[in-house]
Amino acid sequence: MKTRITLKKIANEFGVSISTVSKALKGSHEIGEELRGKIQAFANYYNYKPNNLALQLRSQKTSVIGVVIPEIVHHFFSTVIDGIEHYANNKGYNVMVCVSNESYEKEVLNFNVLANGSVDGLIVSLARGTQESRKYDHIKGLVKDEFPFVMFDRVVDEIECDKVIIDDMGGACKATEHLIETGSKRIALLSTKDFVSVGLLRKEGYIKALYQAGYTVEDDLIYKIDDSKNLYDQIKKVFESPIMPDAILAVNEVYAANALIIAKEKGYSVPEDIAIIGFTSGLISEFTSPPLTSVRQHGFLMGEQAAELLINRIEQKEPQGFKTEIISTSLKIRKSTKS
Amino acid sequence: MKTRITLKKIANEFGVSISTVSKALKGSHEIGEELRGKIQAFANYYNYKPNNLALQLRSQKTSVIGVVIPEIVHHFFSTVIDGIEHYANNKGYNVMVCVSNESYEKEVLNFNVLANGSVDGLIVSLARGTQESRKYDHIKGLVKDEFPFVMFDRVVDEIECDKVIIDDMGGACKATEHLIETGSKRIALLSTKDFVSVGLLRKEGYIKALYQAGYTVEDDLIYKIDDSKNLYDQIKKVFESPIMPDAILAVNEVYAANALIIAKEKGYSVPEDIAIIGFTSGLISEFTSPPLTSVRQHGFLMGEQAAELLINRIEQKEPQGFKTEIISTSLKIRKSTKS
DNA sequence: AAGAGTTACTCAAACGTTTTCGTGTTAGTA
DNA sequence: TACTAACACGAAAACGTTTGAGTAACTCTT
Repeated sequence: MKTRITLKKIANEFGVSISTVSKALKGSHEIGEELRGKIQAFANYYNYKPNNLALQLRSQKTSVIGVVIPEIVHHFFSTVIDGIEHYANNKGYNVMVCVSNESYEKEVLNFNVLANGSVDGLIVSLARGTQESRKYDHIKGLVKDEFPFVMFDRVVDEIECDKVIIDDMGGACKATEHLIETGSKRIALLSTKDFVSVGLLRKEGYIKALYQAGYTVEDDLIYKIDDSKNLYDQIKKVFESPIMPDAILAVNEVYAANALIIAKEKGYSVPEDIAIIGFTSGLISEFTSPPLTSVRQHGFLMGEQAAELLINRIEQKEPQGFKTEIISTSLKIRKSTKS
Repeated sequence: MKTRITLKKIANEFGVSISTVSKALKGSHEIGEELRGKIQAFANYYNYKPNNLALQLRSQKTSVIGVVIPEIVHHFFSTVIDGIEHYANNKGYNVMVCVSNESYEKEVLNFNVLANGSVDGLIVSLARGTQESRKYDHIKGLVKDEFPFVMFDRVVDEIECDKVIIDDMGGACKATEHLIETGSKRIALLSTKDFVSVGLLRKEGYIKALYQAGYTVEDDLIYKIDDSKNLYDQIKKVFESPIMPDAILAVNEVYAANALIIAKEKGYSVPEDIAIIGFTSGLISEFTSPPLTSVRQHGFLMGEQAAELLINRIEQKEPQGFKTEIISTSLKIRKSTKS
């Protein structure tokens, strides 16, 4: 690659000092009109653009915000990024995305790369590996130094920082209530392992709704799916229990869609024999047959809120207290539940 | 935010020079054992990490690669990013993602931010707005300066650089052939406006297969969908033509899934009355009913290849010629086509 | 004609590193 | 004793930029 043109080279070309060139390019009246014009024309011809690294080093500001997420091929997370991008760009920031791949080690690595001058702040959703191991020192170090830091979706109580969360409990509760209202008596829950914070919260919402309706919570009806194993086989077990459930609440779209497929394979009709609701942020639910009633998560809004919190934190003059924003869900009723 | 500790501060603390501290932290034997140990302990205690911007400015290398894509909430593009991330991380690079939102102006803006020292190279898929306007000066400038630059998927012939493309023509051709082999006589094509390069290529593949089979190409069977308008209404027209087609090839997953929904609404059975194939990289096709036969695009591989080309270009000693890698598709046969 | 003001520049520090070269002190050798 | 080598550290340049302070050479005023 040809080396880019710098102030120094232009200065040499004209036999003037670097500061003269800098000022000339900024249109300063300190520099004579003739020279100023010549320098500008020259710089323009050679397509001069100030080097970002130098600017950032000098100003101690990168105008970049870092995002660390567990996965990127995931409708919810990519929607959140979109929201972050949207808000950040409007405020003059760029976004640097890193993927932890659900691994604690990779997450720590990403932190080290990003939080050493490369970005002005960090927006993070925890890797499964991190939640599982409960090792948060890499985060606590940043928070202690008051590094601008926002967590979203997969957060953890013991870290004090700005947070944005989905109202997982409320969403699951509303969904469960809807199933109860439409006549379901035995509602199965397709959840994740308990260390995934959102899985746990959704389970609590499910339980809350059952309690409020006077239903008993049966552990047999709660299935903890392991994402690293075959989904189909695990979900099939729901349909092999001695007393079949008449409804399923799934904590994500793919679980719900799989449940729907299996139900139909087994000859059950949806929603008559079994109703299904999934949490979702993607498109799958719209195109299944019947389309799935689902708890919508509004990832874009979440991303915007996270970016807003972070940029406020970055640009704050006075220290401010930490906020937790809660994004409420909405229940999109389609055809996989009775009316 | 508390200011991070620097070499200078440590140097002051010990009353030594900055270079001494730098050497001590690197474990140099130039520095006496005792002092070296003390400095290391001190730095460690205050969690010293060298400032990336300073390192990058000095070494003239960022180890970051920039990616500019039209959308991020898009299964194909996020899969490509995943592939880029994967390869780049293995080679010690990080990834900075920017979204052009299909807009030419935003794309140019992203280029200006990224290609001024912030990244060592750029991987780009063109915005629709850019393809439509045919304004490529922002790219040509970079290429002229031999800035490491790779295009993928939405490329353009007149720019000479490394490229990675899907075998769109081959994929569409294979899909069309499959429809012909399974008895379809009137095959409709759901394509995009012609300025989208991949839409055009897929149309050519479709036409090629028809020619080879001795079919005539009927313009009435080619529908150019406008993404900015209502998809459902546009696709419905396919089913309102005087002579109904008996098969549909859609250039993406969402068109195909919509076609399937509409076909069923109109009382046609799939694949008996009408067979459907879509291009895809997402999950929708798996969960429709019947699941959609589709042309798989292998975005992850594409991302890996793009990253490989770029990093080779960045690290090249001798100038090399430009390469174009072609990622072949595979036809995943499901239930929306006859056997 | 001397002081003040303007014009058109240059200097140098600062951001945080790394690294080459230089230098003063001490110890060892002939 | 005088020369050399080893040791332990410092000085300064370099990456590219911005910016406040400094300085010549003018011009104007009275």
